[in-house]
Amino acid sequence: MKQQALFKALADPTRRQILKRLRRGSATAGEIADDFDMSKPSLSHHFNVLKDAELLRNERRGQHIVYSINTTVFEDAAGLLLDLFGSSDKKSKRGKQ
Amino acid sequence: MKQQALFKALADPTRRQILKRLRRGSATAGEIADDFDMSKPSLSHHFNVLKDAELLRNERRGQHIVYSINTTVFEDAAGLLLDLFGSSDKKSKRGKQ
DNA sequence: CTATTATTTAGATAGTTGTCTAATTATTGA
DNA sequence: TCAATAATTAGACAACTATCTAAATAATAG
Repeated sequence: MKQQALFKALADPTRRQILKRLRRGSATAGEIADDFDMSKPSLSHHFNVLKDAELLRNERRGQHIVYSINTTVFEDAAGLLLDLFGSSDKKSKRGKQ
Repeated sequence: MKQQALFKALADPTRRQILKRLRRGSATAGEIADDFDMSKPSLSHHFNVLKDAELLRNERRGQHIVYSINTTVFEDAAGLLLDLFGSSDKKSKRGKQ
């Protein structure tokens, strides 16, 4: 898990909206783009950032590329929060920060 | 709660380290600075970002300024994660995003 | 009051990020 | 194969951020 990539990915409001959109179900790049007032290349950039954090997965389906959320990272994120705020020895997963 | 400020504050590794440092207990700006290989003005900047996110509180005590973590924000952060990833109607606290 | 210590604010700068348009790659239908 | 559609990559640019040094503010000790 890439901690820095995860926090960075979540720091942008457009990317958080993309995640929310994807919670309603997988969608192609174009479908997502329809919901945003932003150029497709800009969104593509955000997809890359989210993918780098492993928050998204994508799969080509014919002409389209389908994006879907990777909810297993949610546990990672929760763990990171615990590591920042929680009671010290909750999960002794405290390697490099 | 300022959602954007919170995510932004957590996106920087130095700031996350500051939070971890403060989990061990409150500390003055100077004490914190001793643990970091960075100028005091730079750290002061990070304190401000963390304060803006309400992750820290500070209190002048004589010559010193004592910083302490505000753990109540932890619940806010957890709620935001749920809002991004969790099952839709976990907490119907979904105002503006 | 003045000197000292603690911290912040101001101002500058290099690096990063989010956005755009234009060009490129990939896939499919005819 | 060619044209059309879907999406990405490339390149440019303005805005933002993290960092630094120097200067300013605040509190205390003598």
